[in-house]
Amino acid sequence: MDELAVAGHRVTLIDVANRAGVSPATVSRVLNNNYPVAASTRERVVEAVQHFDYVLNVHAGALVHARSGILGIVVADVSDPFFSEIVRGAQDVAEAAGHLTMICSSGADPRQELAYLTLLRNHRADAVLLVGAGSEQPELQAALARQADGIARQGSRLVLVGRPAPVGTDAASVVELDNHRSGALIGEHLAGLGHRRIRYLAGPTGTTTTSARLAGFLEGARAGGVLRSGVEVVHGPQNRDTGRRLVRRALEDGAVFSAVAASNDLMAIGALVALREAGLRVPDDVSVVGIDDVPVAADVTPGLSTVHLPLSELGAAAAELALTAASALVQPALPAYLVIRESTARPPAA
Amino acid sequence: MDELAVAGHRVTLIDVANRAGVSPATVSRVLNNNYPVAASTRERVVEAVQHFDYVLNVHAGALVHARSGILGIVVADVSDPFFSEIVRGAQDVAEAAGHLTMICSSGADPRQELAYLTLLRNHRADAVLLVGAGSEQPELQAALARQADGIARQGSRLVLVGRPAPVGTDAASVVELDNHRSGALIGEHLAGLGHRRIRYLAGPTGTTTTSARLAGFLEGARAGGVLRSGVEVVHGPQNRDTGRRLVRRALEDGAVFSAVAASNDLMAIGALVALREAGLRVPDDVSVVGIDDVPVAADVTPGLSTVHLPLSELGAAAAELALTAASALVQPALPAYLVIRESTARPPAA
DNA sequence: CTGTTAGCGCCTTCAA
DNA sequence: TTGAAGGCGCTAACAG
Repeated sequence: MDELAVAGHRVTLIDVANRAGVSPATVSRVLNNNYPVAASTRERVVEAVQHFDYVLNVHAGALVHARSGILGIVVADVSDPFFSEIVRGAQDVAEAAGHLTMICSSGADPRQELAYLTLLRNHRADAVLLVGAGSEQPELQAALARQADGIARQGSRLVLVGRPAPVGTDAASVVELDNHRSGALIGEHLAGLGHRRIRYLAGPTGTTTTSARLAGFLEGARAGGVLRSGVEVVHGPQNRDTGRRLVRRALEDGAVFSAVAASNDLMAIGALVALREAGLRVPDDVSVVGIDDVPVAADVTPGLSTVHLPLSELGAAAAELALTAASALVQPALPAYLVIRESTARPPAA
Repeated sequence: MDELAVAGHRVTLIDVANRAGVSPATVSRVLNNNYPVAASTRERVVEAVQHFDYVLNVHAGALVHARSGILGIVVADVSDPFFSEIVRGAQDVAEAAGHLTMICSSGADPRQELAYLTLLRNHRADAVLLVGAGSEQPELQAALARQADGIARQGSRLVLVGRPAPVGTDAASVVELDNHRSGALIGEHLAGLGHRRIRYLAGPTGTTTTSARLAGFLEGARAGGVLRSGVEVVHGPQNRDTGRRLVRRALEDGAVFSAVAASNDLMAIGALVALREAGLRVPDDVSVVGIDDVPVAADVTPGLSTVHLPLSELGAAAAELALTAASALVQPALPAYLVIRESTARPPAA
């Protein structure tokens, strides 16, 4: 018995080769199917492979090829539908290209984000997607630019998804998301309905997405006749509980507003909850609008008016770019458009 | 100039060692911080590392240690909140343990699932989590058992999350999810309210979760006085659109029922939509209940009555088990309990 | 505290 | 069509 597969011994290519009575090179050729091998030889090899239930060791191969078959994805939070939709789109493409995805959740912390980029570099990811809002702080931008260069030097590729390229490098590709226009769309929408006092629920300060959406909103609102003094901007993490808390507090403080514009759908849903808890009707008493059009937006009651963003397509486009593009590119934003459901209406007659 | 970092040349430990004027071993010790190194030496090494922006190659290390620092996770769909909550819990633990997660979406296809297990074996994942319903087909169960043995033979560990261990192996750990009881809870709840004609929206046939939840439901309902003939069971993929379609069709067919019991929340939400579209009120005309208590369940209107399952805790427990347990274990289910919101009530007086 | 020496498991010329 | 040999980049003894 040539039972090399006994407990303790790790079976390698050599074990398989010995059992099949061929050289390791031949086994490699059969397994990678990249070189002619006589049918009878191949058969013996296959038998031996099955006998040992042998699977190749990617690490050994990666050392030789300097390719790992890994697509790295860095998001703030996998369980946030904004990100999970993007991830889904990216994974479909990655899978089709024979890549496995390594997903990292940074908790929207830029330092954590940088740490994950290094980890992904350690793993020699063939490409890395960095998804969502980025910090506007110059040092952090510079650090990111450095990582981009490092990734490029490794022969790998960085793609920024929904955030602008950091200054100081041309090594990163970008797949844009039209945050400014999204903000403008909801600003115009509310202004057009006649709202003049609006509560804007912004994301964390100092991030690219927060700034772009807010700037767009203010422009859109002003174009529609809303005074700057008619917009009250409050900041916080872009989740449901924050949306709820910010609106509840506004209500407690006796703030007056006929509409809540949230910088994303989760905050808008939180706003819906807070308003309901306060006994206010949407949209009769207060209108609510979000951005993203995550799947739930259609299922809450009243259905949430929002801006549709092509999330899974965005992820797919990014993965495509990451895995195939020859050099750094900027892919313009796919179209964003307003989806009017039941949460917005004219303000109540004062 | 010792510019070894010129385009083309991949910088390695050796380059760093040369620049710092030390041996490769010393650089390794500094980088891994696992051995005493003189402060002055360390300083020179650090300088050289920064100079080259050098990052270790995990693959080389993995070859030596036979450890990769990877936790593999196989789910049906990352963008389904049931899975993404579990993933989040698992990731938190994995990160704390210094592991990166490799996430694979099988689309609920058992063959795809097996293929991913092999891929994860290729990558020498330190542990693998297989999450959610499994096939009941004997061949597939056997194939899974074989993979479990293979994984164990590699010195790695397989943890089944929310599905029973396949027969024919003792190499897999299990973190249970009380699917049977969850079904029973909603069965008893609807029966207790007085419902006698119920539409049960089951998952795909031939999967462990579908069977367990359905069996539990039938038992719970019967215990509460519902005749077997009072329950109509229909099957389909467990997503929102299927829930909507199944209920819409039932309505079109003139089926009579005062309650819809869905085998998960997404289907229940689909049911809510279909009922609303048909002009029926929930819970006045029809009650709706789900299972899982995904975050959205609280945000739809009316709030969805459901069974709370500790999803992120489940993921965390699984990762814990995967990364630390000495041998295969079975961890009993964390408690599941009914959450009564606004979607269930007594049936309308006939 | 630091250097030397073997590999880890596989792929890829180069010869035969 | 197959085998032999060197090396991918790093770490872990073992000396010194």
